[in-house]
Amino acid sequence: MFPPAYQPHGVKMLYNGEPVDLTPAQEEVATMYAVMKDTDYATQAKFNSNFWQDWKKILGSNHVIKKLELCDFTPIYDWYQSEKEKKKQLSSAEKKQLRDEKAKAEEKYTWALVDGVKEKVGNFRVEPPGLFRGRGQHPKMGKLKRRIFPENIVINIGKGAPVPECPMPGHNWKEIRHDNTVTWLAFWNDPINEKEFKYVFLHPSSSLKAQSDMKKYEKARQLKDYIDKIRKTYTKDFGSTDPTKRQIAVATYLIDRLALRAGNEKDDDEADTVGCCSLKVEHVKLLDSKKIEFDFLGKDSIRYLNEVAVEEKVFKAIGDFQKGKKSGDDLFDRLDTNKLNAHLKEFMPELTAKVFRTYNASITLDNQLEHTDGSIVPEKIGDYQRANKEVAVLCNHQRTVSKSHGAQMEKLEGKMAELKALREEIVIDLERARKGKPPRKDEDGKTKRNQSPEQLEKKLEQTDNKIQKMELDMKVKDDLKTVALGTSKINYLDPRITVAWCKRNDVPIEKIFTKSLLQKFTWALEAEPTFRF
DNA sequence: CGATAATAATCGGGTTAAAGGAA
DNA sequence: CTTCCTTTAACCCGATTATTATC
Repeated sequence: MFPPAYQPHGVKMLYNGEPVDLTPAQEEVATMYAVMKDTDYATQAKFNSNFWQDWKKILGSNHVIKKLELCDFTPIYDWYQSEKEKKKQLSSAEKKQLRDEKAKAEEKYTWALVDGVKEKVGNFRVEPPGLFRGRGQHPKMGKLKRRIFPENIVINIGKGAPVPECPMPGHNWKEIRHDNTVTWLAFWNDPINEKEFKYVFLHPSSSLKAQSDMKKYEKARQLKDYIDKIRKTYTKDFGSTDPTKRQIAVATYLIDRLALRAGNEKDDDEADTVGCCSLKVEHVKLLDSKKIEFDFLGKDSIRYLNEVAVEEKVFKAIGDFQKGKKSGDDLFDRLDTNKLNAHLKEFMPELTAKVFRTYNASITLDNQLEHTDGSIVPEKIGDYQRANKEVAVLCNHQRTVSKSHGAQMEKLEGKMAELKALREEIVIDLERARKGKPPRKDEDGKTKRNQSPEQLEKKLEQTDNKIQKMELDMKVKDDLKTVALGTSKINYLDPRITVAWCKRNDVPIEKIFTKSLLQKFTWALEAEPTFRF
């Protein structure tokens, strides 16, 4: 339940060139600062104000080190780098031994007895202290994330069950609760935003999580029976004279067609991102010929950039929503997620905006998988990945392009050029062989092997196949460079679709689901080959 | 040429931030 | 509305696998 207690490293930072004594708390904070110095925190102005403010709070009024900003952290930074280097130098056997020892010591924290069943705990470690980064331009970037102590932690455990021993001598848990209406095992206040909480939950493989996961997909499947009515209704209301109704119609349309998130209101101390209901006027641009461009930052400050051809009435409605408003104003000024979800519940019990994402993701996969034309397993896996990609693009699941992507593509281009040059050689050789001319000399001046036209034709075909395959591979690689397939697989795609497809196509399920996904989806593994979402 | 070592690229799963939504 | 809880998300980093270099 705890990160290893702080170990002083005995390295001092310098002030005016002189070593300064530090208390353990100061040393911990100084280390954080030093190790983060060369990250992108350093380039962000917010970092400094947040960090020094926090540190002064920790030191209190009687701290001895003045003008901390002027201290030299280089010795601590160097110490940290050398520690990292030392760790790297360990042999793999030594690394494994360290890993195993750690796992053994933590074993007892990794399980919970739930209704008599031993279940894996998901995140049993308390988040260690550090510097908060946040995603995108976060107002709290660089803030000190203080160490969590037992006094900060509330434990939730069955009445009469033995309370876990507090692993820090001299400390005690904040509170012991017995609440069987919630799923968390422990929580503490988020040190970055004390109004928020961090929880310890069960592992995704636990039956509790599996049950709610299955429920989620069953609810999304239920939407099939209501979607026609919902679509008919919002299409009708695109032109409604009731402005609220009209906004609800267009918002529902966007959530359904573009898989936008609901878009709850956000506080000023959070990153400035939006979803459907919180879209601002400037995020949507009317283009020519009934096309609309969306350009905004969504969850995790991931950019959503999409040019969509929409129905004329939607085009007109969005233009009307923008009329008389300025940049920064809400596009849907009569709407919030509460109202929208309340409206959705009129169609189907428990229907909320996020169900559309699950529904559309899963049904897209199911439909796309109909185009499975590969004949061997690797080709079929390619077909699956293409289907998976459609979903990832729909949901805008992105990843950062790997640093080496450009170099990798160049390398492939080089290989491709070689292959094409080889092909040209073969073509010439083939011409000569057909005319009965003797083989030419290669670049070393040696005479090439004499080959029959048939042999050369075969070689040409093989080379053409190689070129074709490589072209396809390169295209796939480039297409997928910003697309994350994993997120939808874990969160949006009903695993029964995949299981059924594997069974129908004789693809081993292990080729699609990793070990941990198989554990998470055990409830779905018995799906019939005929299962359709 | 094949075997082995070195390096590159990908994979897998843990971590924790940031959403949605019920009460 | 806020508080509390649960799901969803990208990223990090070590392990594994693929590729290339070297013997």
